[in-house]
Amino acid sequence: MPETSTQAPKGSTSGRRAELLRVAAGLFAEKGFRNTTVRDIADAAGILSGSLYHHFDSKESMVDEILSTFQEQLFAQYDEILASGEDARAKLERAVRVSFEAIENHHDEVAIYQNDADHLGTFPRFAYLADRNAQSRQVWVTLIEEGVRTGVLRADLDVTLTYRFIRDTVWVAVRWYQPGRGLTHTDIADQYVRILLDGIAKPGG
Amino acid sequence: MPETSTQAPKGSTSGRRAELLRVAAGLFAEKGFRNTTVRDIADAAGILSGSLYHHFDSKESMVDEILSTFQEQLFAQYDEILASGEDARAKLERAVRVSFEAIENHHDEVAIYQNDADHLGTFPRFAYLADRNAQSRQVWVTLIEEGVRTGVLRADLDVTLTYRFIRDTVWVAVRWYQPGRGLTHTDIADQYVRILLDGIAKPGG
DNA sequence: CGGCCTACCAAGCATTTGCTTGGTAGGGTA
DNA sequence: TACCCTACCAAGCAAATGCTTGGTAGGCCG
Repeated sequence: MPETSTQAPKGSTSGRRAELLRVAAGLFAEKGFRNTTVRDIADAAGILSGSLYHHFDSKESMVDEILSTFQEQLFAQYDEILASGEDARAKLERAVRVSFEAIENHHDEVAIYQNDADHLGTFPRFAYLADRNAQSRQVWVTLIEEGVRTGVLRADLDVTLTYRFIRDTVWVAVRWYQPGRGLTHTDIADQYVRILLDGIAKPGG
Repeated sequence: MPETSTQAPKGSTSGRRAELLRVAAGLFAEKGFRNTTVRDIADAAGILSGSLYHHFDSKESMVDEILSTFQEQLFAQYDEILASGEDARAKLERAVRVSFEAIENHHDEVAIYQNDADHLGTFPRFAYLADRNAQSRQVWVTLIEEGVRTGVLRADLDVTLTYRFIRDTVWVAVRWYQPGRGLTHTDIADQYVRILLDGIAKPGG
């Protein structure tokens, strides 16, 4: 039956579709996008690999949907912080906390982004990943510069370098943090903010 | 001619062999181990894929040699630091600097380790990766605990968490640092040590 | 000159991979 | 009852992948 019906509703909860996406996200996060086969996904879902193509038209479509949905939510939160009237230090702290929350609530998506965004970004279809990356840089740099300007951050900071440190050090936690085990994401965010702002050295030590 | 001659000298500079390893390391670092094919390596070296098997008996052998050689050098340096008579703060600083030097001088090896060690570690052949990982943890935890004990570091630090932060934040720089472009690794190490020890907040800000 | 070694080629094999094709079973709806 | 929709199966294809096999060209050494 060629050329007849299109995909299932892209919108949201086709139920089954959403579950297949969750299964795929778990595998992508664990083994990487390219090292996860459509048969892996199908096996985990209890169907045959060909049956996946009733719901999605390619493996790429699956990551695409997973990543773009996640990014939308995340950046909505960043935008909200930027628009708030708080001071730079409070905004920076909130941005850090929002990121750790994302690691808690969207672990797989963050892991996929950290591991595969570079590679996926080379395809036209995923050009938005580079855009989002630039947007994220803009958020952090804006906050750091505001902090320096208003005197809550050191004046001798290399802004770009500081941005990279914060970005990497926050997101890389997805490698070892497992929701529900050990410290909560709020505990970790607390400690991280403390170290980032005041360092690990004993004052006057 | 089955069962006749073995591999080329595993020792060191067979010249050609060493160059093939460098080529392979570059590709592994750039695209990941599993996403680099033996044909990719052969193409980059200007030979046919089958010819690689004159020098190495498998793709795995190549990463194995690349990683184990690198790890040996790195941990020799850590051991030297631990054995030195300096105080905890100086030792911590030196450990950080040694790591950034490794990113400078062994960029590909560090990248491969960061990206593929988890996956490779699941094979018995690469069990030493887990050992080295534990050893590394021991180095950092020892230094941090000594720092807390001797009063140069805050007493309220979560040692394990601090270890993870330092480990991740140092090594993740391999993702964006390119030797010979922008800041030198010493500059970066300087800034990093400063942020790590004293934070980014303006004292009394 | 004869034997051996290093470094490679040419061809191909078995397996894995993403995806396609034609079909079926069950449920809802008119 | 007739029709359609969702969700799947069964079978397989073309390409890519790691690795094997038998062979060749050139250099060195006695």
